[in-house]
Amino acid sequence: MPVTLQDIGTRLGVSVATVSRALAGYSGVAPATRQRVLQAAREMGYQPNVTARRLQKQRTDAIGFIIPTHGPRFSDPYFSELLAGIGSVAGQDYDLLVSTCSPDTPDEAQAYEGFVRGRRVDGMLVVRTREHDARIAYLLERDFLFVAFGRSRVEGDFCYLDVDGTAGIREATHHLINLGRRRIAIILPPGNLMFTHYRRLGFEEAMAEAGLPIEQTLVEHGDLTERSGHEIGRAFLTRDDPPSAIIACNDLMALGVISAAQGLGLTVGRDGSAEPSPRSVAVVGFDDVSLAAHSHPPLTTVRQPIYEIGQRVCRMLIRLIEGETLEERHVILTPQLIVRESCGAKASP
Amino acid sequence: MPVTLQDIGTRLGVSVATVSRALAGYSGVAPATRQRVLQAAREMGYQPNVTARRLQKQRTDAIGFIIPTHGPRFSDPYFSELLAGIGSVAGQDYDLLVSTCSPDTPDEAQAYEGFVRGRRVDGMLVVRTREHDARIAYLLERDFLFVAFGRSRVEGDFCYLDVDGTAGIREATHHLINLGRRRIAIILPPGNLMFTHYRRLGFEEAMAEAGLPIEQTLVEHGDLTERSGHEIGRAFLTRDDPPSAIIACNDLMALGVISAAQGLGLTVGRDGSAEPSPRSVAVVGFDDVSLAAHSHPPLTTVRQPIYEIGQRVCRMLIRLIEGETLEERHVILTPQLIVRESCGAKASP
DNA sequence: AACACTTATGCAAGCGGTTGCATAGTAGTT
DNA sequence: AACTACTATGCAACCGCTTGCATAAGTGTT
Repeated sequence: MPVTLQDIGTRLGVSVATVSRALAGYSGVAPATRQRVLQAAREMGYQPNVTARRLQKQRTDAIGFIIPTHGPRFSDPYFSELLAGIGSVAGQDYDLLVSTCSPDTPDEAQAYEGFVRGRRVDGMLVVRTREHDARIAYLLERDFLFVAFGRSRVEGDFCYLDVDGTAGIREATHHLINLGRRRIAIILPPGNLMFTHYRRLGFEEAMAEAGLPIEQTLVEHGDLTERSGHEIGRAFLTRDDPPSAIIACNDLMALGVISAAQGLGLTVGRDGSAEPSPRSVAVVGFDDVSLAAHSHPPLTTVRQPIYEIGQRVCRMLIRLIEGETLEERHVILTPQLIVRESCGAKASP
Repeated sequence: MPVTLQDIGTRLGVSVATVSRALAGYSGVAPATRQRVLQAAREMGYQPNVTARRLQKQRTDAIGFIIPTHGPRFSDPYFSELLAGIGSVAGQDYDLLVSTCSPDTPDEAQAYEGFVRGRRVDGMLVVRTREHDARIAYLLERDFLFVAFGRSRVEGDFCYLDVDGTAGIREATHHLINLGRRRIAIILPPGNLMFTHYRRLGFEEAMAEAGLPIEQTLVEHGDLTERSGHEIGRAFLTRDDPPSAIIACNDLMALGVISAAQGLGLTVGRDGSAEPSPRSVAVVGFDDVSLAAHSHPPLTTVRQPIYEIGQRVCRMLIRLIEGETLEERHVILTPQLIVRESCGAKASP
């Protein structure tokens, strides 16, 4: 049986109220009494009952995080890193309530309802935002605290942090163009995701600036898995007029493209020749998950600091929960192009 | 302001008790009353306050899951898949409380204490068990419900599910030997992990059966990251007497080995020649994360059904929480060797 | 010495449910 | 018609903690 305030009070001959106050560090408690309470609590191994405290305080000190997963075999290193970042900030002070759901399903709506209406959490973290995001609309309507990783077209103001995907892809595209690649294909994320829009924009801008046409048959949507990257990459590369470079909007798909290219006997990055040869293809990813640095060839990618993003988003939410006002309600981070070898900038050693 | 039982009671002119009973589906409520209550609850959008219920019922309907992570940049697809499996079973009925911690640290001990002593959860899921596992010892001592994925040497009986790593690695080793590989290196997980022991055993058994000596310099411990696989693989392959095959105890490390080998200009799997050539190396992994099928060459690996394991472990724990007795308190699953190309069994297409 | 003022503590309500027990009302039995 | 048995409902305690208000004791002032 766990120790309660009552137990401590009985043993010391004081009321629960005093024990509670002593433990909470209130001022109106005699130093001597406080010492005795602290001592007894330690000896008896007192641990507050969070449930009781929550009921009283009308706060859960918990954060909800519903991970959007497509299909059962979900294994995205991206989310584990994000989760680790979030967890590191939530720490001992906040519980992290995690759930997994297919995006845009009744299940998902229900999961959000459960968290919000059941008052299981004080605030939510929303990731992988969509153009018309029912989750955001719902939270906004319910006036429930949340912070999003990503923007949305949903009406209304909310706190978010996002990475400037437009700038990231623009830079990546520029880089490929500078390396002499002209026929550039892109594998976009699913069309309803908000970051798809921004990344497409970056691609279009860079191509336009270079005066290069965009061939619509070289623009495809994948589902962010390596399988999808593999399939689409293979389809691109087995055309009569294959692209000389492929941009994949996340690393997993980029890795799939690389393996497809290699499976076809192509060199990824630079082969022996000084100029881009038809037997080689440049590949660029997005994210910089830790696999990227250790693939063969190492993946050139647009780095977004996922772990730090998890931390920041969580920190923003906690601020909100604690009633502080955020100096920055909208944060845009500029991602950084990490040049490795898959783009052909450096020769493989 | 959320709707409470009181609100419904007031509106209908009945007591909270009746409302509570009607909603709970008790027998002692007049059908007409029940209907009115149900109706009102629906209209008013009643949602029970889980915290209040928890306090009363002395149950949290929550499950704790503390993910052991080494270092900040943690990004293991393995855990996301496990998490998805767990989440799919926990579903709407149980909250899933997730935390991340470095293994074998005071932090970790504190995290477990927080969950157990603060009665935040009804039971815990313990993964990546260690030979002398302080977590298990603690939970056992505290008599707290838990299910482990993996065995341990800790004194005392507990529920677990494990994959027979010995059989898995034995089969993988056999397979390599049958393919004519004799100098086989192995990259083991950290020494304190329980599954390291079993996998080493499988390796030793298979080598002994084939009458092959184990060279201690070809046995190394990695930390389960691709980086570690890359480094150790490279070290193996740049020796004067490199191994002709490398077994990595998880896919991430195997992927690292592949990229190291390719970086050195070696062929992974079978090259043109009929016999294993000195310019090729066979690589085998363990897990079968979804990346494995799409690497180049596709990774031969020992498959453990991670998603299903998550589901089963979670289902076991829920049984325990609901007071049912488990017919099987110790489950051992036999993993399956998935032969692809990295072992050289098939030629790359 | 009587007063006001501070300090330390206790009482009790309340957070939103659940549930044992009491009771009023109804139906069934003889 | 009187008694029993059952049904439907309410009362109130309780889960463990927090906190406003009251009170008792202690301190200082004139």
